[in-house]
Amino acid sequence: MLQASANIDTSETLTERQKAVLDAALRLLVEEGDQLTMTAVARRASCSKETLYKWFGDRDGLLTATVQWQASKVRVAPVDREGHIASLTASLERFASDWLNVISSDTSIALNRVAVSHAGSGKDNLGAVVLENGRFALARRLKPVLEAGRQAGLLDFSDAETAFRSFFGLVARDVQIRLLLGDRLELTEATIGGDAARATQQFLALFGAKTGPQGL
Amino acid sequence: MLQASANIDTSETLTERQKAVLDAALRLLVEEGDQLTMTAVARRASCSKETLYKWFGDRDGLLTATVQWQASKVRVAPVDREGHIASLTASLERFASDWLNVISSDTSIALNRVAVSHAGSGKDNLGAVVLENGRFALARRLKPVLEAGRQAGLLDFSDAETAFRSFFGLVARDVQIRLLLGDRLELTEATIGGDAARATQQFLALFGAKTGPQGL
DNA sequence: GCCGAACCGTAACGTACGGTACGCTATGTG
DNA sequence: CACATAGCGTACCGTACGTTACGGTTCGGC
Repeated sequence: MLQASANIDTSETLTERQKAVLDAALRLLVEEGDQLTMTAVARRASCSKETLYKWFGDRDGLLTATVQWQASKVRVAPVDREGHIASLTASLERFASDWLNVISSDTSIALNRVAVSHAGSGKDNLGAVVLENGRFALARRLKPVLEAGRQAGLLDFSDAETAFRSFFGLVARDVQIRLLLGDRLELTEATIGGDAARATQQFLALFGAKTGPQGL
Repeated sequence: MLQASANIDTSETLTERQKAVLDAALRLLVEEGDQLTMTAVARRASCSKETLYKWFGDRDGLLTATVQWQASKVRVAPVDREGHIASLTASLERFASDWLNVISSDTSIALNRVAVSHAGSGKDNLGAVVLENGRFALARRLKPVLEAGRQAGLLDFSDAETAFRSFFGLVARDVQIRLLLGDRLELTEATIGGDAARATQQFLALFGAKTGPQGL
């Protein structure tokens, strides 16, 4: 049986067939939420329940493997580290836009829902996995950009974590919690772009180096 | 049977006994999360299951009534509307502090968890109730303060909703989602005060009227 | 061609829990 | 006192679903 961990890349140890099964489970998770049944997964994946139990141990194991499988699929594009303000602004807007697209996707909503549901009851591995591959992964990707901005004299902050969290708040605002709670909040390509630009300008107004406020 | 609605104040129509039962359900919800059973509620409240069904219809009705009952207990202190910057800053800090205290409370976390869990499956009344009495209620309370600040020439924004959402993001940042996902994030009285002050200063830096930046 | 392993499909088991029925007690009310 | 009503406790029913068991099929290795 496969073991669960918060940050192991399970995509290495999975066979193609297993990946296909997890993809089926993922689709089912998006469609039906947490109340997907082992029977439904087996039927959708055209495999036997016995195989599911042999591979993943129990229902929680299957859920965890599914969440990790989705997490392992999200891979990061490296960002340039040039020192001019245009590049920094573009990078920040890109991050903001990416993040808004992620948290508003059906997959993210479904995964966060099931992770939140399981977070209360003891074995809250799912919440840790989602956080690790969501918010914490974003922080790890963004912090080098912030640091580069500071090195280039474009940004001014004492703690990268604090700066990141403010950026995070300016970008996401109430979007994620409203979506998780079922609020119909349509985010189009246009509004996401606008929100990303607005959040970036606000962030630069707060953390931009004193030598030259960039509008807003 | 009681009817469910997003914004009816049910505290009027509930008997003392019913309130006691809902308090028991609420405590159980905080302790055990969504997997509380009707039997457990009946035992905790020292009432019969039949009474629960007669009063609340079914399990969803009980859950909804419980969430509404908690919502009805949160009542608001009016804020002063004087026009000086000290008063505005104090009000904003107060709101920020209150909000952080709310979203980090066990009760709020439990309620949001169960509402998120139910949001995927059709009858997502709970999510609407939580949003209505949480984030939307906060907006209704805060917007008059923002408008007053604008009238007094202390704030500058075109849309109160947009300004509110930025304030919301600066205050909450990643706190709520991390708590819902089970992250151990200790918020003490001191850190909440500091965060509230920081968020308020950031908000004033972004939306304060041009005539005099207030530090930061 | 034979063997064992892996796996599919499905039937069956056990249990937890939502929902219902019923007997009992207590408290009015004429 | 007779009666009705409200509500407690509990036994019970039906079902959904996690889990297991088992017969049948495919496939690689000898």
